[in-house]
Amino acid sequence: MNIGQAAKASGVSAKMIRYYEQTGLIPVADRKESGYRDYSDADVHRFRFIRRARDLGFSVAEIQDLLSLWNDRSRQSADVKRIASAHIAVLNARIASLRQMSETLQTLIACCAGDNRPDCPILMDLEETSEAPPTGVRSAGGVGQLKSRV
Amino acid sequence: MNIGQAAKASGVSAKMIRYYEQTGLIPVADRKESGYRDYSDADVHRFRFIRRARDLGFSVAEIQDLLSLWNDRSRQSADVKRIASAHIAVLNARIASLRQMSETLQTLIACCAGDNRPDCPILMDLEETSEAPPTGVRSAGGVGQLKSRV
DNA sequence: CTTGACCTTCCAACGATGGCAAGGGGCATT
DNA sequence: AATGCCCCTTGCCATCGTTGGAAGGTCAAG
Repeated sequence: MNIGQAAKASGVSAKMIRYYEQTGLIPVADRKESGYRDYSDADVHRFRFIRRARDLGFSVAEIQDLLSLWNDRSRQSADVKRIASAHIAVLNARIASLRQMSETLQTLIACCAGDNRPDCPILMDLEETSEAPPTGVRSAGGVGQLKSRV
Repeated sequence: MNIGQAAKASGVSAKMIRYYEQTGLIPVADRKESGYRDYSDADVHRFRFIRRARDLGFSVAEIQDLLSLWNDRSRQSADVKRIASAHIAVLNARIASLRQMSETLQTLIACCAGDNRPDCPILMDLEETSEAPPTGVRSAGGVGQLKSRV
């Protein structure tokens, strides 16, 4: 099977298949005489696994771990569960952060007349006119310091 | 004011201030004789605006629009509201996508014994063994095709 | 044999940020 | 004045996952 067919069958683009091979996520593919990569159904199976994991938001590094567990017949499901649990914590943190943003913004939007006048509470909030404290924490109600990847 | 002081006062790192200047988000700064960038309180005010907008998840491109509205005394608040509303829609879409992932994963985790045996419903789901239809939509209950940036 | 669809490799870009390195300025203490 | 230290300057690289393009080789059908 050529890479294009494997891509269609798995839902992983040919570009990404090559990339995954290059980065070591998947083993180097066999080649036909022409130099074309040659894939089996088992390979496609693995690509589908990868795609599904990516759909669930796992990073490539996590997928690497999941793949090796998948291939390990003597694995312990606790290991899989641990990875998944760690990941869900990250997901939930992102959700919380986005929700915070969304709610703040929603409040501001609700206060904005949205007409032809220039006065706008959204811009006023962004100004955060509090000339006050360079000292410590920002004025209450703010969205807070978001360091995490969102 | 030097860039470091402006950075501390605004919460935008010196790196990012230079980056914003380079990409045209902010005007090129005046320089002192020494070659150091020189910032005013008004500049810091603008940096704080930018940082606040980023905290709310606005992209740099959106911030560009917001900034020009901010500087436009004849602006219409409807324009601001439109940008904010579009952004909140994106935020909510991301949230929905992440929630979908989180819930799916939560279900799988709940089904996983998490012991020393290899059997694991999480891996089984990732396999998505349905050899069935390359035809059209994937089997029901899946997390669906997530094209959007999450 | 030609054409078009596919494959190959390599290189670059995105967005926002951090890090490192080499060289110069500014200021306070010897 | 000289030393030391911190800050500034520019520039390049890395991240992370993915997509795009260019330049060229292969395959199968017409």
